[in-house]
Amino acid sequence: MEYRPGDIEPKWRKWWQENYVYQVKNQGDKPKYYVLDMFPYPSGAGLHVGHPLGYIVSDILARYKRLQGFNVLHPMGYDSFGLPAEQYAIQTGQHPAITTEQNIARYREQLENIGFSFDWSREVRTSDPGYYKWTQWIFIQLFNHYYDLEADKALPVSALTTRLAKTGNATVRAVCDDDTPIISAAEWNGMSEKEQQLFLLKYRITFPGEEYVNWCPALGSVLSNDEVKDGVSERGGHPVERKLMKQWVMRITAYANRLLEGLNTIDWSESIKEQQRNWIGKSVGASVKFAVEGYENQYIEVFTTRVDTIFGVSFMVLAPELDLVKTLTTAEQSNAVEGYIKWSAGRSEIERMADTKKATGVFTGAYAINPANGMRVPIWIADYVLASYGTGAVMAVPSGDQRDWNFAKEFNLPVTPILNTQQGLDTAADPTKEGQYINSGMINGMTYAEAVPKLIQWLEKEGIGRGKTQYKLRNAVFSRQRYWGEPVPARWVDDVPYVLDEKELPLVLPTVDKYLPTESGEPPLARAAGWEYELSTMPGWAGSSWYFYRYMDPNNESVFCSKEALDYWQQVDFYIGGSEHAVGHLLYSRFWNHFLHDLGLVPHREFAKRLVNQGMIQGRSNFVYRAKERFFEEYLMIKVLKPFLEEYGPIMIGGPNYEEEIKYDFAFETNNLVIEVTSKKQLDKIERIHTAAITDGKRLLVLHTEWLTQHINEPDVVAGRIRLALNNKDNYMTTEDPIRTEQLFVSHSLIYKYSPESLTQLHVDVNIVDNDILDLEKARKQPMFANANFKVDADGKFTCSWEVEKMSKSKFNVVNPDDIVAEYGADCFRMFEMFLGPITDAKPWNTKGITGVSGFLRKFWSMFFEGEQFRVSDAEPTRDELRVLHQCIKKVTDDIDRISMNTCVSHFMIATNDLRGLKCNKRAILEPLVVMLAPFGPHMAEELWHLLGHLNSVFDATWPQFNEELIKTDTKEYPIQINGKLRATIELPTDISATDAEAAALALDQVQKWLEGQTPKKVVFVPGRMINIVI
RNA sequence: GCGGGAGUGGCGGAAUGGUAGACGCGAUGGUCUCAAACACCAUUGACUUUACGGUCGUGCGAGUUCGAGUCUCGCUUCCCGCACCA
Repeated sequence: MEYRPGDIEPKWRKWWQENYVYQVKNQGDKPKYYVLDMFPYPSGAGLHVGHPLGYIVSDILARYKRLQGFNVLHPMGYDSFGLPAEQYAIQTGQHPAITTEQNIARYREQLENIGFSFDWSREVRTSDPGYYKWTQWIFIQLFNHYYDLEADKALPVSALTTRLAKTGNATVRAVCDDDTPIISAAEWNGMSEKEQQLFLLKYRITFPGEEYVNWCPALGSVLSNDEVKDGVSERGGHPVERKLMKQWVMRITAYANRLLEGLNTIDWSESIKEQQRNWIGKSVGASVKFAVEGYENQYIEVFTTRVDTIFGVSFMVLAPELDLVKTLTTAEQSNAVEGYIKWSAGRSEIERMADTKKATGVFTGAYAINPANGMRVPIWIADYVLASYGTGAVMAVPSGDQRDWNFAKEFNLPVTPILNTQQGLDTAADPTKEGQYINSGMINGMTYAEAVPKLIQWLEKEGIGRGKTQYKLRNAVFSRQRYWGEPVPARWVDDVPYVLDEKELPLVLPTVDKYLPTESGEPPLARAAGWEYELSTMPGWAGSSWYFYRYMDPNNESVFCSKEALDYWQQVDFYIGGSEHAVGHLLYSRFWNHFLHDLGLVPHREFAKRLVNQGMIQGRSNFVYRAKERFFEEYLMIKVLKPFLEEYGPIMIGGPNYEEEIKYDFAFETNNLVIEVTSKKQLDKIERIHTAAITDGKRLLVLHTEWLTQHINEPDVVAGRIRLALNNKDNYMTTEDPIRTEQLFVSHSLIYKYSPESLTQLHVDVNIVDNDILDLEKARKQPMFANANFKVDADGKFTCSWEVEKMSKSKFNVVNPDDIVAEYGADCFRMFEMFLGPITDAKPWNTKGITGVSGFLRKFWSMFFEGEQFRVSDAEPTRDELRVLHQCIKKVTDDIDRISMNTCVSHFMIATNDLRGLKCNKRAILEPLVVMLAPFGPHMAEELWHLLGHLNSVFDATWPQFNEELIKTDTKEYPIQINGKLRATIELPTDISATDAEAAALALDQVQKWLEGQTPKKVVFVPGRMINIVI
């Protein structure tokens, strides 16, 4: 019987749903396994073929684990707050909830179509008040906790206030703002309620703070660091400015070290871990105070990772934004300094990053004293020093640091060598740590390893410095000046923020008349009548930072996730998604998770044990070429007029370079004829040429490009028209057939004949292109090709060129999985995506090989049929048949475990080819294969499983057990190598002894030929592998 | 500049240090068909040879080993990430 996925697949999807096949309980005697996909944002564009790649992998794994006897949690939901829906709302006035709902419906439909085993009863949406109630609840917990460095975890703020009341904060070791003063108990107790609350904000894990933020005017919102790429917004590519704003901030820096250390405990892809390490940016070094000449208590504190180079300091550099700059600048320098500050503030991030080579800066007029050697060094300002990193000041060591070296050269500052191994200081800095110190006082003659501890010890003893660890990671801005996000559950009383009581949650997003900021520039929530709460909303990452717990217990109204559910599911066993979330979602989720773990609310410090990144599926764009007027001229010359040369004599050719001298496109001496090629719409031009022809006494033929387009595949017709003109006496002729075409497209296979300027390259919808050949029938239905004609090649084909680009609507290269499913079936689509290659690799979408997978499925199916009859034999399988089966069990089981899905598909193909060769239709062989195929092609497997007589789902079957004995053979074809090169093969018993094997190998003619009578130096025999004879 | 990953036929890609190129696509020849599509069979790394066979071959160059796509060192190209981070 023919395999018809179109009939089988919808049937089983319905059956699975009606029988709740994928519903999972939070209990059971089976071991648990949690497979999670990254939360999709339901965009209006729907899914393209790249999105399901990871979902297919997780679906295969989920089904496989289930067949292996696990209770598998495999949920799906939506990260449904976000910018695009709001942008759309601004344009159309439609509430984002409505468009989001529509987009979700579309996503769901597309996901269903691929046959995933999601437990939809657990679906969650971040924009649902029942969900964001708990996002808000977590926010309140963050507000109510501070990070205690002694406990090395978050503790309640109430514990802090108790301590403050008793002993002040001198003994409190906690993460807090840099400017937190030391206060006594008396001072604390003497504070007003407002003063106390403001003081506590310096400790809370989330707090409103004045921060330099990435302000994006085009989006009307701030962006977090991970949302900014190369100085522009990641979404939309709008310019971003640095701006000081009052914002809710998450004190993620408190967790910097734990987030870093935690990476060593999880099985995540190396690239993600590396990106996170990079983002956290831990530097171990020292902090050193430099006194300022002429000031009593003014110090410049710097952070350095090379404290050993302190004797090489020849100047200091401050970031221009620092307040200290104004204090230090001398009267003579104040104009220059102010000018520089103004200039550098006006520079955009992009400009700053663009010229990192050229050093700019200004001397402040002030001097600092190097504490190590008492030397007086000038203090400069320069924008190569960042205000946001460390203290915003550096000790410049031009001999060891290239940036300092560049600066020193630009401004003629001294370069002092400090190690006897430093070389080439005339041309560049040498950051070596080798050799012994010179010009370095107390550390002269020491090595790096000796000098660093010695210096730190000395600095600490003198009270001018200490060993310090610095992180690049900044606190995360949590406010967005937007509408479509979670309201922040806080209200302001007399400029002091108070979070809501748990009983007041959820704080539901109010309705507003417009989704734009108010005239006074306040966020959209200011438009809501009677809104007395915080006006900004939470960022996209709020809801997605804890969603994996909500799936465990999606409908709980009294707690974000019950303890029972958490105890049962624990953490995510397998997490898959794109690497674009490497430092956004994946770092913030880990942060929240560490916090929730500190509060004893979740069982593990890390929420996901294993993480795999799927590679991006890129688009394969197709291009067509549209003819310009120049094309028609070249075409006439090449295809039509050349053959006329002999018959009618010389032809003059016009061209863009000669337009002044030659008025006409072509001119014949014969009969005084000139030819002009132009669109019939160019009335002025035709008139001008006509007048010129009359003046010159020439006869004129005007060939309309529209007419040429119509006859482009019939050069004879065009030639006939020209011949007619050459042979008659009319003074003015035009092509005046009824014209149905306007534009001409030229097959890519032909364009090499024409100049590049004669054609325009345009994207064409890849869905009407097959193997780079344009389907002309489908094309004519598209607006782009209405009234168009196509110049086809000799085979009558119209070919397109192609390029690999990102898959996107604007490039017309989006392939909808629905189309592939409609043509080949969901099972084929799933297996084909897996067959493309290792899932971690990026690759362009190309359906070239899909027929191979499709053919495999049909072959697999046909093993169960004889003509129209389902026919499976109950006979005992042969050893050969069993060997094929068990070989396949072994390979597929191993390969799923290492997430090598492409080779799994190959193994199914091999088994199918082998079994068809053996004409096997035995139940004992085919039934286990059906079970193994089920995770990959669930619909076909379910159909065959039922045809095999089962009434339950194939997913309640058991994964077949591999039996080593059954793949053993009696003999083995051994390769015989001479000096490591294959020279012969020999069939030998599997259990042969080394001596016998060697003897048999040496006896071979081919071996004797190579030996030429010599005795081999050595014979290597690897049982079951090979024999190597060394001569 | 720093960090991570990768270079294998015409293409996608396989290969616990042990027969390189599995599987699939494409291509060529054939069977079936009025024909096409589908299906099926055979061949398919390069060079060489009538043939048996031989030589070369996993980016380049060395090394370790009986044996290297795989391990080590150096170079090179490409992709990704980070980047005045002191």
